[in-house]
Order: sequence, then C-alpha cells, then structure tokens
Amino acid sequence: MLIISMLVNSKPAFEFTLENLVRDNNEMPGHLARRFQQIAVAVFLAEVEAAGFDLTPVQYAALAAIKMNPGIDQVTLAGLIAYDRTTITGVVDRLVQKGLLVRHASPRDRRARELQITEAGKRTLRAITPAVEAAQRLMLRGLTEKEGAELMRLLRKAIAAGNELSRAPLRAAELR
Amino acid sequence: MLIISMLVNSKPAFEFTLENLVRDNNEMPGHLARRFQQIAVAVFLAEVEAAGFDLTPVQYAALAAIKMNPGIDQVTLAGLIAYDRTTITGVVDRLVQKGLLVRHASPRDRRARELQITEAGKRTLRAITPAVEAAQRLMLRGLTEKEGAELMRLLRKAIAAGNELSRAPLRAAELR
DNA sequence: ACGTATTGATCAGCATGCTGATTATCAGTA
DNA sequence: TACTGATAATCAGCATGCTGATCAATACGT
Repeated sequence: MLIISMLVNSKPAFEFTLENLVRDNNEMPGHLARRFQQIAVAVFLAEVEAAGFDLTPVQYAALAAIKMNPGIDQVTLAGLIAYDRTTITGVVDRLVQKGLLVRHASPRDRRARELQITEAGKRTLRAITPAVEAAQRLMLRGLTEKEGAELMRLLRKAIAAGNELSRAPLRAAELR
Repeated sequence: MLIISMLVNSKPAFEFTLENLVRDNNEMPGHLARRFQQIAVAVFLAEVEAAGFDLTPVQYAALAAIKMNPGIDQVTLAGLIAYDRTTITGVVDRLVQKGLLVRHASPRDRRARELQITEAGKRTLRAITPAVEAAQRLMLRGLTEKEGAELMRLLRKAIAAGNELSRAPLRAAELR
C-alpha cells in the first residue's frame, strides 16, 4: 500500500511509523494463499465451462472421490478430501440434484447415507477430466516445470504440518 | 491416487483404466491451494480470537489498506487487495457496523464513497498486528525459513502470471 | 450541449465454508 | 436392560466470493 507510493515517486525518505509496520500483502503467506486459490478457482471454472460443463472444484473433488470409493458415507468423504462435514451436505445435495450421485441409507448404520456415482456421473467425470487437467497446468503457467513441482512440494509440506489446525483436517479413509 | 505410484516407481506396467485418470489430490495444485488457504484462514481466526478480537482475514486486509490509503473509494480498494467489487460492499458494511470505518460520499464524485478508518479502527489494527504476524508464521510452521521464503516467491510468481484470470485482479492504486 | 458509453455502488441469487445446535442412531457400560 | 456418551446428518445463521443486473452519476465524442 505505502509500498506503492514508494514505487511511484521512489522517495527514499520513508518513515517507519507504526502504520508502516503492517507488512505488505506480498509478504503475507495468508494473502498469497487467498490470491492463488482465487485464481485456481477461476481457472478451473473457466476451463470446465469452456468444455461445456457446470461443476465447481468442490463438486468435482467429491464426485471423483465417490467414484473411487463407492458406498462411502459423508463423514468419511469429508475426511478424504478435507471438507467440513456441514459443507458436504449441500455439495452432495447439488450433485444428487444434477443426477450425478445417488444417496441412500446404509443398511449397516441407519444414521449414515451411502453415496454412489451414477452412470451420468461417470460420463461427466470422464468427459471433464481433460479440462480439469488443463486447469491444473494453467494455474501454474507462470512457473517452470521444476518450480511448479517445488511449489506443490512446499504446499504439501506446509499443509501436512497444519492439517490439524483447521476444522476439516484430512483423514485417511479407513476400511469399514 | 494411482498416478503417484507411477511417479514413484515410474513403472510402465500401469493400467490406464478410467479410474486411474483421475489424479490424486496431492498432485492437483488447485486442491493444494484450497487446503493451504483453508488452514491459513483457520490459523488467522484462531490467533486473532485468542488475542481478543473478532476480525476476518478479509476485514483485516481491508482495514489495513484503508489506513494506508485514507479516503480511498471502494473500487480502488478492491483492486488494491484483489477482491471482487461486489464483495467489498458487505465487508465495508460490517466494518462500519463495528465502528472501525466511516463511509461518506465523495465530494469529487457523487457515485463514490470515501472510506476512512476511525480511531477505534486504528487502535484495533495496532493491537491485532502481533496476532496477525503470529498467524503468518504459524501457517508456515512446517517449513524452514528458506522454504517459507521460496514458497512465497513461487506463489507470487504464479499469482502474477494468473492475475488477470480472476474477476478480481490486483490493480495498483492510481493517484487521483 | 447532447447522446452514449462507462463507472461506482448496490442488489438478488447462488455456492462454499465455518460455528454451534439438534435429531436420530449406535456403541459401550453398569 | 437401561443409561450414557459418541457419531452421522442436517439445520440455522453468518461471512466470503462469484455472476449478472440495476441505478445514479460521470466522461467522452461529435
């Protein structure tokens, strides 16, 4: 913010008052995280829409996870892709609405709902995959291949260390 | 999930069934972006609440930007911190509600609202800064100092390349 | 000066993502 | 068996974050 005026009139007479102790956004990992995520979502939606589909990143992740784990219940699904459990309800609702999933009571536990992907869901997933892959490449387009790999490594490492700090930590699926 | 085994042992004896075409989340920069952002927000809120305040990351960023740029209008503010312009309305509403900002019509352009931080806003910003700094460190706690710096560099680079891809790109403030 | 295009702010509507509560069900124990 | 605690799903409520529309005001070209 002040940095900008610094750049504009490049005055070295820069007063380090209390105001200036607020670090520039570019030095805040939290801000960078928000911006990168913002761009990632925009790129994902643009690519998917260009391919003729209407799926959000979250819906895609849920659909893919359910395809990989037929009959999974919602809590396990949430842990698998690190969502909040209350968010899952709405996401699954919308996927069911679109006919990509079916949800029915578990015979083993009447509290739980088992999730199954439909044929339409499988077709959608299959058809959408190239767009999703393109989006993943596009959001790293400013980086070399090496840098992209390093960014992912560092993100994975930071995430692993902070996993338990959010309400929706990643939880490996247990066989039931 | 299965691509990983490919990368790890780079065995060509890998069946490319349809299921396997869905890459593992950990190989998806979009997923990693969401997880890191999720943790960053949780850490921010926890630190700020522990310090006795009730401010979201977005509210903090807006407040800090307004303090740095008194009298800024909402569109310029949005560009400065890369928000969507429609999101700003609600954020500013809540900051005004809390008494941390005042919003009044600009004499130069009656469409625009000039934003000013209040004394209470300044006090809040001053008091909250240690918690914000702590949060920024905490979200990188799994990384060495060098790795943290590299992560930020790579994020900045990727963001710069993707800046125009979101609806809310960063826009340097112009002097008016 | 006039008509048109643009711009600042807001709104309706929708989808995450969270906190905290509730309901139904299950599991373990006295 | 009856009680107690835990668990799966959902809900209300709130804050981002987006699309697309509207309204008032400004800027611009002729």
